[in-house]
Amino acid sequence: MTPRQNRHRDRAGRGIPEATVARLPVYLRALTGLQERGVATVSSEELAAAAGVNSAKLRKDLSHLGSYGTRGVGYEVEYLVYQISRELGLTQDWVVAIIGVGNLGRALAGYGGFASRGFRVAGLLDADDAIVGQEIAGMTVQHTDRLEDIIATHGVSIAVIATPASAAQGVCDRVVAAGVTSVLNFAPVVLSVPDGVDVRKVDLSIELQILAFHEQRKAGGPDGLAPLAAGDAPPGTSQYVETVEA
Amino acid sequence: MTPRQNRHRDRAGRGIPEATVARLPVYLRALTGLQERGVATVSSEELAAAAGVNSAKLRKDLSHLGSYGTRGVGYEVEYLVYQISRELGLTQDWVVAIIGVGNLGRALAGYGGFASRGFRVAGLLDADDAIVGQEIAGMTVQHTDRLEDIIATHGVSIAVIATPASAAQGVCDRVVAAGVTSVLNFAPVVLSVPDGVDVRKVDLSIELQILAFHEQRKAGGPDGLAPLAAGDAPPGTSQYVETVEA
DNA sequence: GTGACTTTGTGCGCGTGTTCACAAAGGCTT
DNA sequence: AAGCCTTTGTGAACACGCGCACAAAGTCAC
Repeated sequence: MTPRQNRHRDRAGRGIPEATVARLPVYLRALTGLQERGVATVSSEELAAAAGVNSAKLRKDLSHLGSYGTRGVGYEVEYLVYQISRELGLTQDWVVAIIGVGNLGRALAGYGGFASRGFRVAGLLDADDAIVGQEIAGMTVQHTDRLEDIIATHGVSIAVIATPASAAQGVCDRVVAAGVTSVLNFAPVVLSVPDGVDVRKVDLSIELQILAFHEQRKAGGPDGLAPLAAGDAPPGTSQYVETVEA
Repeated sequence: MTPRQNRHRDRAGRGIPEATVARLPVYLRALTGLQERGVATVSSEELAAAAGVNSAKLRKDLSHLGSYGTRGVGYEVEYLVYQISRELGLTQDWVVAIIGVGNLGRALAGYGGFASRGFRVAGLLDADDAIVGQEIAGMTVQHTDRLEDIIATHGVSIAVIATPASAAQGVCDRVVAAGVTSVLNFAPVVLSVPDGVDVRKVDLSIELQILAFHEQRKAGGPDGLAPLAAGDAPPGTSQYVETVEA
């Protein structure tokens, strides 16, 4: 029974690899940059350089969308912008709600990258009465009591969670129950959601920790400079231990 | 010549896969949560659930750090916290400078996740005279003129770039020239850096676009509901085209 | 001390993603 | 119109990561 566990998503869908999807927005940004500079056509080599990827990878990525290049010439910038936008679903508007208007929520509310790509912020919500009613980026902060109301009224399909970690799962449950099927989570917790709901996570602290790892590696590794062997300090012998018997 | 192009990084290093490194901070957070609740030992199954991963993957990840579990029992929480912290380089302090004190920079300056993991913010810098001198999160914003000075004086090794896109590459060049070897970039541009410098990128807009793609897929795909065939609209026939000859 | 039980650590097969290298295809020159 | 040159699109090899499934290893009960 259950020969394979591929029930979590259609997986094959129409067949664009996840890794490719993650790069399409990068290509799109590079292309709009070229567009603004008046460039009409671009080769895979040039575009790949602008996007910071290998040119063969770029071509294979684009080939998943169809054959939109001209051999010997390259890709027409405007055409490619349209095709990628369409594939990503940016030719239609997406309605977003931002929950949690702390420092981060405020930054998100004022972020220009949302509106410019077809994302419309339908509401800023917070549970703190001291914040509710404030005017942020041209919008009035509303109380989270109205969450379900706002989601239904504006047809919100994407929720951005910028609450403290302790509130995130509760908010997530509510937005999912209200019909939201995509969540962008900035709270430092692992959200659990039912099948069919997509969650993406952005975690500032994790990125820094990854950098710290590589930084340490460059400096000689955790054992490189310190006179400790790998696998040093068995339990009960070092200063960090408190609850272990001696 | 150049039989393989693996000069960009030591790659093998001491051999912890990149995917594992990216998950260690997640495990660490789950572990400190358990620690605060007074849990002394945890099985791979429990910890994996808390971190949102497969238990076999968790065990394999931890096995790269060494054999720190006890069969039949599990892992000692406190010991594991220490080992992961050490591997990630969090047992030492990292000095960070935040460049760009707009909405996002402000949010970062006030973000608790930095200080709690051994990241010390040595300076907030901005090029705007209207912002320089302001007090943010207990620190006085300084002018970017002093960038090199501050990096040298405080021994900054990680730069966080939260400037507008147009300023990011310039700032990046300066911090790298001043000796910084790790950069966390929030600006929506592809930074180019010399070999030996690590760049990690956080892009809010890209995450949203990826969500939009999946959301559209759930709703029937770009061609699912619309009556367009895949490969529709050859050049010169649709309304978006302006520069193509008819 | 012995046996049953629990949980780790890992060998192995599979799928995904990346890169090289080249044939196919189109434009441009003469 | 023919051949050269540029660039795409892709086949094939390779590298990487994931997850199953199981043997090894340790604990706990009696």
